[in-house]
Amino acid sequence: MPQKSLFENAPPQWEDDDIASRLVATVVFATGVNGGFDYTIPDKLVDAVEVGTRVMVPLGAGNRLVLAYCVELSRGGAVIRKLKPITSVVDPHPLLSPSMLKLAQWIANYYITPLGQVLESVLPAGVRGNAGTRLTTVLFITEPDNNAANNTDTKVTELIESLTDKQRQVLDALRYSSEPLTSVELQKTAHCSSAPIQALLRLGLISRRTIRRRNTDTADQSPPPTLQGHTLNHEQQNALNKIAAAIKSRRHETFLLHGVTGSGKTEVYIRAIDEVVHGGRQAIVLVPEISLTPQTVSRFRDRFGKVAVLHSHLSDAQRHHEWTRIVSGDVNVVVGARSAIFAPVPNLGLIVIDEEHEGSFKQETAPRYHARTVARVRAGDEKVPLILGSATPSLESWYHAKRGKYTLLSMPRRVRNLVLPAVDTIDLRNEIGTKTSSGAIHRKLHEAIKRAIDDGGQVILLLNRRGFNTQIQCQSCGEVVYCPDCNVALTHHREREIAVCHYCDYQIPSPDKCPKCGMPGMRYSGFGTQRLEHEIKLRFPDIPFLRMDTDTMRSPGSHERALTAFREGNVKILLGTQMIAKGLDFPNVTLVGVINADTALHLPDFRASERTFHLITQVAGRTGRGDKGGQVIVQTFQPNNPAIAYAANHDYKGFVNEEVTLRQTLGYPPFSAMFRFVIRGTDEIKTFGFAKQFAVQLRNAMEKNNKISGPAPAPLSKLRTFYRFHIQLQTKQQEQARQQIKKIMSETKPPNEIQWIVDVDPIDML
DNA sequence: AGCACGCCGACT
DNA sequence: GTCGGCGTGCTC
Repeated sequence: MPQKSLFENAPPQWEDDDIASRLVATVVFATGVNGGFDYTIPDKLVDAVEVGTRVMVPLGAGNRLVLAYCVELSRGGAVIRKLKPITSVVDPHPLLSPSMLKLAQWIANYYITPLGQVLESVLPAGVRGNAGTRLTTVLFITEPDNNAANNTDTKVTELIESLTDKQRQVLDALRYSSEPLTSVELQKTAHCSSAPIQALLRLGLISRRTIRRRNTDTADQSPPPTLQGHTLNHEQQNALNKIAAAIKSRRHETFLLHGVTGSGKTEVYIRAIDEVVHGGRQAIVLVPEISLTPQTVSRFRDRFGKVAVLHSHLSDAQRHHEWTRIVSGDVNVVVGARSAIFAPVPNLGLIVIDEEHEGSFKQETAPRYHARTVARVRAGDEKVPLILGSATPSLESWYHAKRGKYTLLSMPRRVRNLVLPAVDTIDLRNEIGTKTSSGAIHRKLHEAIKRAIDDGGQVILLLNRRGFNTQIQCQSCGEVVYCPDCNVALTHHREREIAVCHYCDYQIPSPDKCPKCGMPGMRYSGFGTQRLEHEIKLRFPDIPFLRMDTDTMRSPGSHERALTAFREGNVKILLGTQMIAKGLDFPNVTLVGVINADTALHLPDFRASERTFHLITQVAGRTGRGDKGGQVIVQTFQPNNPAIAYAANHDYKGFVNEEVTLRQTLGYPPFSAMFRFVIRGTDEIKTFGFAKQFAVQLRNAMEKNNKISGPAPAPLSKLRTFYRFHIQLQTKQQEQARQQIKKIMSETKPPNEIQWIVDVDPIDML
């Protein structure tokens, strides 16, 4: 039986001629439909359609116009099906270079995400929407028509001679303007009304054209470089030499720069970037979002002048502008958070990832990429070195360095021969039920704070929990006040007397009687930063202090103002969550106190121990950066826990060696690749049912030597009204597993109201 | 995502 | 008999 045409009701715009000889564009859609679709390119669009441009194409029976990315061009030689033609081209120039497209395709495969969705992440929204620009009609001098009769020149000359003075003035103004001018701008420049312009337009000497221009001309604040570098010590110089050799020979090599806190890693980055910039190429520097402070930026701007900064607080228009500057090659260095790995520098020479162990380099929405992983692929493709820097490298990176996959560069000493601070632990177990245990600050810590301030120093106190009390419980019936939408206890915030869910922001007035049994006498327990602040006020009434957490740092610029106040010494005690633990460099800090080192230690996450070690080591590194030396006091219920004990001894290697053994025994990364599936829905039973069914499919499809656990309720078993179940897959054959997963996921569709995600190399396990 | 096709219940 | 409910599947 002859196949009926798929498109009987073909619209008139269809191309009926021999499609076999036509150019065919493969496109992907940003939303909805997945997979590549082929379209023919009409003759009049052949020049306009390029790989990396966006196009409008008819889709489906109704031929509704849909935006799509052109990702491939080919001759339609073997095409049997009838193809629809592209309707129009959206971008005058490709938004994606071939290398960036290739990178996006790699991400789409590796992270099991539709290419269209990856592209929406690679290209900022402001760029896709041309934010901060508008179409304007501008005037320009009509080009002489070469094809016209040869008497044109004479005609034009005659015409010009016949012009009035005012008209000639206008023509000159336009001729000598470096930019195209609108009618209004030209009137201003030539000091005239619109009349002479109209006349010139009528005569055909000038014409109109529509172009896209920036709305406002904010001048770029790129002062010339001012600062010169410090001299490098032996270890810094040694590290730089190895990196510089790779830069010069234009080969890829991943360096793990393991330098203790205060060892001068940034100076090594800067010297390496210097090498790149002198060779006329550009560098990308990734830092965690919270480290992207004006200080960090100025460190690079002072040395390299033309620096683009990409962070989450830019407006679409600003981001678009930065992106345009980067594409033009006018920027030497791009400094930014995670997504800056997609910075479209024309001639990449180096990628640096500072604090490479930080979890924030992993994106927690699709595409769930890790910037470090993407950076390795990009650096490999573009044959440039990658520097991963940290005082506490991730276990994965350390392992790869030990196995020779990365080059390990060690900087075990601080600059200026400063010593690492002494760390004392206070065993809180001995204090339970005694008078001294009331409050968050132990007597010994109290005394150390007093001493530090008496000696003219400053203090940093870390408590990695927001709010006043972390639990509200009925003393009669034992009921704990929970969020109705999430399986999480509410935190009491004292300023506004509210109980808040830290996951969905649900709020109720803090109860004084039990919402369940109605009895009065609610017990508020567990310390947060607000409670710590309150205690500081009582213990040190005359000492200026400052609290930094996401509650106090809401308004723009508050972060900066707070750090400036601390730097200038107006504030003696800085207390807060992990945002005060990382990267700060204040020489006058002589004491760091960790109020409760155990907060993250017992989370059901195989990286809990590693994170605790990182946090303590990092915050300890905030002191002893000046001539006065420094001291660290860590309060803990588990002084013998390896994460705490090794951190107290500044023994990174001791910790990782023990942790590596543990991971190997349990078959966790880096000894296996992990895939995590989260299935969520509002109906607990149905969601669990589907999760079970999916797990069966996975088990059937996978080789027996892969470990599949679950489904089990996720640690956050309910979040924003959704019940959540997860399945974990650990495998030694990552690529094979990936292809199986793709197959199953494309053949299975979760029921309505149930959503699922796959997280490749997950970081967040909650 | 949107749109058509399709297979079961209550209406002129 | 048909109008329309929204489950299923396809869109180059």
